[in-house]
Amino acid sequence: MSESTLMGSGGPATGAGALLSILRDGRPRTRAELAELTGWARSTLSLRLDALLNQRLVAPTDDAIPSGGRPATTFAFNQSARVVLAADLGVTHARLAVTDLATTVLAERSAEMPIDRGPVPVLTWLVESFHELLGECGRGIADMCGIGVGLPGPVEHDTGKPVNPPIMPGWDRFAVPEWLSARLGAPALVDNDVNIMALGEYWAVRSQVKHMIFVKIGTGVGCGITSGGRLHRGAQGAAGDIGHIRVPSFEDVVCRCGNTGCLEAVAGGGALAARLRAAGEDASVSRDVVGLVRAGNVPAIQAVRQAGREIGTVLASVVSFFNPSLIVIGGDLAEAGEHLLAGVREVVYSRSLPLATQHLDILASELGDRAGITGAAVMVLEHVLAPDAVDQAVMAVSGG
Amino acid sequence: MSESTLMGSGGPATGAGALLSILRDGRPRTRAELAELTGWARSTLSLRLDALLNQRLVAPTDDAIPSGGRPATTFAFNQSARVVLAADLGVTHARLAVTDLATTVLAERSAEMPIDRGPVPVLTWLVESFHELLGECGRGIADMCGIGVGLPGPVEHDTGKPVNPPIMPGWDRFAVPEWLSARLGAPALVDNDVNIMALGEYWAVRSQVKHMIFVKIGTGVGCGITSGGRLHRGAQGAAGDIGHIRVPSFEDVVCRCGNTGCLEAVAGGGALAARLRAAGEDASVSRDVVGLVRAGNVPAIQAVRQAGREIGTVLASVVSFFNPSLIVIGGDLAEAGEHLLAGVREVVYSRSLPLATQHLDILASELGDRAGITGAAVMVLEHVLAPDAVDQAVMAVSGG
DNA sequence: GGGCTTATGTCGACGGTCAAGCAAAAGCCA
DNA sequence: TGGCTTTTGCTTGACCGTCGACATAAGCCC
Repeated sequence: MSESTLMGSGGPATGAGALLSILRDGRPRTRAELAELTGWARSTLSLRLDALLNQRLVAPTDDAIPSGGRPATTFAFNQSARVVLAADLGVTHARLAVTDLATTVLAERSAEMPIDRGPVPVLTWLVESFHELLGECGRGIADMCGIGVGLPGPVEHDTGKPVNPPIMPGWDRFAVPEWLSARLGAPALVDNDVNIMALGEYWAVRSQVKHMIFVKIGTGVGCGITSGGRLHRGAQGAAGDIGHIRVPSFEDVVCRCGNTGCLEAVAGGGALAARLRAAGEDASVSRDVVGLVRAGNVPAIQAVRQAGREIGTVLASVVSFFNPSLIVIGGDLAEAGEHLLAGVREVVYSRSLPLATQHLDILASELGDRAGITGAAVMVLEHVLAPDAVDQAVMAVSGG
Repeated sequence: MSESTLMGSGGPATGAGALLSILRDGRPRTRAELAELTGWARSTLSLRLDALLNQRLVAPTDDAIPSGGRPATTFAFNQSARVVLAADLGVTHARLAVTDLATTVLAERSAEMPIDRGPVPVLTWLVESFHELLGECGRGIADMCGIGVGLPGPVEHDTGKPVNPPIMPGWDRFAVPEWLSARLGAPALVDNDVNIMALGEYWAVRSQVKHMIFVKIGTGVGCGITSGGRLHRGAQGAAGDIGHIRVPSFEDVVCRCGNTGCLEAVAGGGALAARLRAAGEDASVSRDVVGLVRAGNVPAIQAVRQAGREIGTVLASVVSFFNPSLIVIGGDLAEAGEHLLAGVREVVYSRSLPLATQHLDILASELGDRAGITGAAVMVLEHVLAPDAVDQAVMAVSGG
């Protein structure tokens, strides 16, 4: 019965979480500035600030601003108070990292790890590798506040379970978060790999952009969407599946999904490699296409640029529908330089209405192959550093 | 300086708004049930409830549940405590209404009113008509808590100003909300007409659906989008502009926007009327097409069904991208019965991936030509009955 | 009508927040 | 080095919101 008051919206509102969310931008501030920003009395502010200092989530900075009198100590978000475990699991390849609370990578690893070995072998390896990475950067498991994982297939984000994944045998409805939480002792969050890449890129531009589309062009084609600063996952978590939108004048091309004329079958990295191979070039996967382009191979360059145009056709429709202010192009094939982007821009800017394109940027991924792990970390941070969660954590220690 | 505490996140948190948002579903509840739902003590709950009773936003209901002892009085949201003024201004036609707090229409009017007469004449007429409608349903201007208006062009929702509207001469950057607020003494909110129709339809299904697309098929074609229960307006407020997406194999059809092959030029009501007229039928606007279809005119039926297919082609892409759980078809042309829907469904269900379509409904508008005024009312209610707004209103009265 | 059950209003107690005041700390400047 | 300015920490008293408990009200059932 005392619990019901704790659960209720009343309770001892610590408000430390609100304070932290102000400081999360990293800028150091004095007590006076913080009291002004929060509207609290200085005494109250000190109380809240002490709570965050106790948790080491905030730390005093060295720079004292000379003001004629006693210089005010400034306080800033302490990025290194905790660490986050982040993993981006692809079909054949895995990338994992330990990051701090501002998504800075502290230790990193990249390895071949086929997802089709099944959940238990892959996740066991993951836990082991995380322990090694923690050792590398000299942090203990006690410093770790959460785990974020991206998987190459549809994931029901609320439960973190893969649902009917086409290329992940044995993973269907496997309770990934529970499995990881039990072994690592912290909350685990799971989402689709394209979604977390979108989240990572969004993080980099969040102050300027609220509606963004991240397009991943690898073997296949998919995209992640942010609307109003939040990830749009759709009704079945299947939003962003643009790889199987039909593009005109390719009705004869058969896609692995069974339909014909899908964007992925026309402009995906796998399709490009197959087409170049048929023309006598040495290419089996999308990375090989990138290699050919970098080597100046003319058929490859032409193919990539044309792929950009086909993707641009679909994105032109998407821009009219969604009106984003930024499209980010990522994935393996995006590393083929400007050729792909040029093709995309060529079509999008000519096909959409001026109102929708006049302030639209189409850019290459800033984070490159780190977009996934960054996004996985962001996903954890949004959960762990949310005001309510911080309030609860503070209460659990002080009021316990 | 005492104001800073009022502005600050601290302040006297009345919480009456949170209580009202529970009761807004209309179901009557006892004090005990409400205390349970909010987690507050009964004494606190009575305090909050009294505040809402004073504002007449909540009223006791008659039905006392016999429980062996003293029967508990039940309380319910008082829909008729205030009224809302709602207007749906089209290019040539205007529809306005007075509604209660549950969007029930109390008085209604429909009239020819060309938008190109300019903002001052149109809005002056609007204010006058609102006063007459208020008289019709026996309510005074003091009962009115807000005004909602839909306009046939792009609107910057934050400021309520039309921006570069193609068909509203004189309205560009006109401060509609300020103009109306000054004359009617309540907050005014303005948005695009398609957005408010989407909001109206969303209101009807909000308990089951969070991601919805509302497609308006009239003279032109446009759509409104809800993501996670919130309207997605896009970066320039131009989201949903699907009328100018290019559809394949119509590259020779010229659109009024200057491009070719636009969906609107192929499947819009204006285009259908023109095509039927060229074939010797008597049709000049989209309503005439509906008339012909209802009369059993075979070319008109075929044209409408084919238009449904073309729209379906675009929606199939949109479904793959956005993964909504509901598509609602509205606008004049939607009243041509099942022919249009059949065409849309035919294409969407065959072109999109099963994961995205297995739980997708494609339905005709429930609200019909009342979608706009309902949505305008919803827009106002979301603003006026938001917890924070209710708290402020309660404080202003009780706390002087 | 009397006893029973349940609902509702009132009152004192508790705890969190604020404002003000004071002493100490920490640099600046003469 | 000593006075000045400004920040900071601490304490006190007051205020307000919330809670729990008690007393009262209101109908039901025998």
